[in-house]
This record gives sequence, structure tokens and C-alpha cells, in this order.
Amino acid sequence: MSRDSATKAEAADRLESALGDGEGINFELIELLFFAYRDFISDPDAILETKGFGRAHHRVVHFVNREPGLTVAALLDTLMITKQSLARVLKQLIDSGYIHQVAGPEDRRQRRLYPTRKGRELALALARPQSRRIARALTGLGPGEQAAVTEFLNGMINRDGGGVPGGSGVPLEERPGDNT
Amino acid sequence: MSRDSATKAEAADRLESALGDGEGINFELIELLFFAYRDFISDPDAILETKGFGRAHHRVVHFVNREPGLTVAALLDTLMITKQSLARVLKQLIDSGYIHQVAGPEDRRQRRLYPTRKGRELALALARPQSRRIARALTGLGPGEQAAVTEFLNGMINRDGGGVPGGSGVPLEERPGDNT
DNA sequence: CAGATATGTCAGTTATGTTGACATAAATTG
DNA sequence: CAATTTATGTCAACATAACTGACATATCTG
Repeated sequence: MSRDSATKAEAADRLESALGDGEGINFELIELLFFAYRDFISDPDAILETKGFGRAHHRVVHFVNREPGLTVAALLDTLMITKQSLARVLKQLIDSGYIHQVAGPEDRRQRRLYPTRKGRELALALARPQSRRIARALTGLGPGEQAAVTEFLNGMINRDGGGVPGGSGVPLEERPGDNT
Repeated sequence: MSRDSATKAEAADRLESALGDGEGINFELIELLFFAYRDFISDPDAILETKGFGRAHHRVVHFVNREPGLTVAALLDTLMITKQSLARVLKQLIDSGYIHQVAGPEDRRQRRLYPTRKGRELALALARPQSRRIARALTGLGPGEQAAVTEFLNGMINRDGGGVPGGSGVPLEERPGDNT
């Protein structure tokens, strides 16, 4: 296979189109985000593996911890998954004592979700290495630059209403019953 | 569910107190990364769906486009998946004319991967909305602040060699091949 | 009471990953 | 040259986490 059939011009063309220079596409940040997120998620993954859990469990434990008393519907809204998807994971977390349910105080159809002590500890254990990684990545940046990172990430998020808990404007409610 | 906005600061405060994090864990950035990445990936997802492809195809097309002449081994290294996982996706992309293989010019065991014209167009179509989203998120930031974002993302990545094509110190060897 | 809502559950499917075993061709090394 | 290693492919079985669709139940609301 004579491999030198391509001219230098062709090669240059190909490289250029591969780099997307003609369109000014920011491949650098696209890839940086890919690698950063993959490594960011790898820390908790290692912990979850030892407990037979996966990322789905992580997300549920995380958000229930962040917003105790969350309804199932609100959690589905945040995660943007179907209830069937949530059901399996949630059941496992409840059965193994990380989360417990309480019927809604006003609307008794609701199952408000609370972390148990065990659940809080797990959420914290998962968040710790992620926070450490973030702190490490922020060292060397000035306060204004750190704020810029936050601003950037906020700017990456769809503003059209779905998913972000703090973005809904729905105040968090009082925290009923204590837990395990 | 009213979806208007309370400020994020308010929500963050509420959530923080709800958790009692005396550990100073940066929940804000943890969640920001989660939502930012989810929305970031949702743009290409919509395009891929119309072609019956998924994220796995996206990653393969992207990296082959970025580094034409990539070997299968290098791609596996970058993606950090098994060859069996790659095989299925790669076969589909080759069969449908997005990528083609050329035996390595020096080492003929290798199958060097090149995007076809169709493949390049797909990679570009997928990168475009992501780049637009990034550009939008960067507007309003000064040059130094934009550099800080890059620095931050770089700092989030594991430095221990695996995965990042440019990060290993191994120079990319360009091996232009025939395509289309 | 009639309907809407919140949640649960059963059943089947898809996308993407995994491990393990084995095959083949080509390069490298003794 | 023979033996081994390397790069790749492939078959088979399996796991996870998502999906759709359908239906059940309890509860709230008009």
C-alpha cells in the first residue's frame, strides 16, 4: 500500500478541516470538558464500586442530600430521567438504608425523600474527592478567575427551566420527620 | 411547578445549611459541573439520534477526526474502553461510511483510522453546537478569565498519563491517508 | 363522584460497557 | 528460521442504566 500518494496540500487540507480552523470551532475546550468530566466522575466511581452502586445511585444520594424532603417528581425533574429508571436505583438505596421515604405532610400521595445518616455519610464521602479535585484545579487562580470559572459553568447550562434545583425558584420546604 | 427564578445564591445557602457541611465541600461547583456537562452533551445527542448513533459514536468520530491516522490501540487508550466495546461502534461507523481503515505504512498490523468526508462533516456538525455553547458561556469574560477556565479544566484532569492525547508528551504523528 | 395527580410496578428493549477465550497476521527477537 | 510478542478482530455471555408502554393504587381537587 503505497502510502505516500497524498500530496502535502491534501494533507494540509485534511489537517485543517480536522482542526475545524475554518469555522473557529473550539476543539480545545470541547476535549478539555470531556476529559475533565471523565476524571471528575472517576473519583466517586471507585467508591461506589466497592458498594455495588453506580453513577445513578450517586446522583440520587447526592440530590436527596442536597435537598432533603425532595419529592420523587422533583428528583425526576432534576435528573431528567424516567420514573422507571429511578425506581430501581431508588429501591436499592431505600432497601440498603441510605434513603428513606416519608409521606408528604400536606399531600400524602407524595413520597418525600430523606437521606439516612448512612446516606449522608455516603454523599459526603462521594463529594469529598470531587471537592478536593476542584480545589486543586482552582489553586493558582485569583478570586476573580475563580468567579469566572463559576460564571462559565453557569453559562454552559440550559436556562430553559429543566433540571437545576436552584433555578426553579421553588423554595425548599421545611424538613419534616427525622431519620434513622 | 412554577419555574421562575430565585437567585442561585439563595438556593445555595439554603441547601448548604440543610446539609450542615462543616467540611467546606464545594457543592456548588460539583453540581455546576454535572449540569453543565449534561447540557453540553445534549446538543450533539440530538443530532446523533437522527442517525441512530449514540455518544460512543460521537467520541470515536471526534477523535478520529482530531487525529487522522489514529491507530485502534491509541483510540482505545484515549477512550479508556475495551476493544470489544469499541469494535461494535467502530464497525457501524466504518460500514456506514464515516470512517475508513488503512493498514499502517510501517507496521501493517495496525489499522489506522481516517474520517471520510462524511465523517468529517458529522464531526463538525456535532462540534458546532458545543463550540457555540462554549462561546456563549465565555462571553463577558476577559481574556485572562477565559484562560483561567482553560487552566481550571486542565487542572481537573488526571496527569498520570492515560487518556489525554496531547497530555502524554507523545507527539502526534500525522499520517495522512486516503479518504472518502 | 369524576377526573387529575403522584407514585409504583411489570414487561420488554436499547446503548454501552464489561470479561474471557480464541484467531490471525505481522513484527520482533533469540 | 523458530518462537514469541504485538495489534487487531471476533464470539459469547453478561451487567448497568437508560428507555417505552401499559396498568394499578392512593389521594387530591373541582
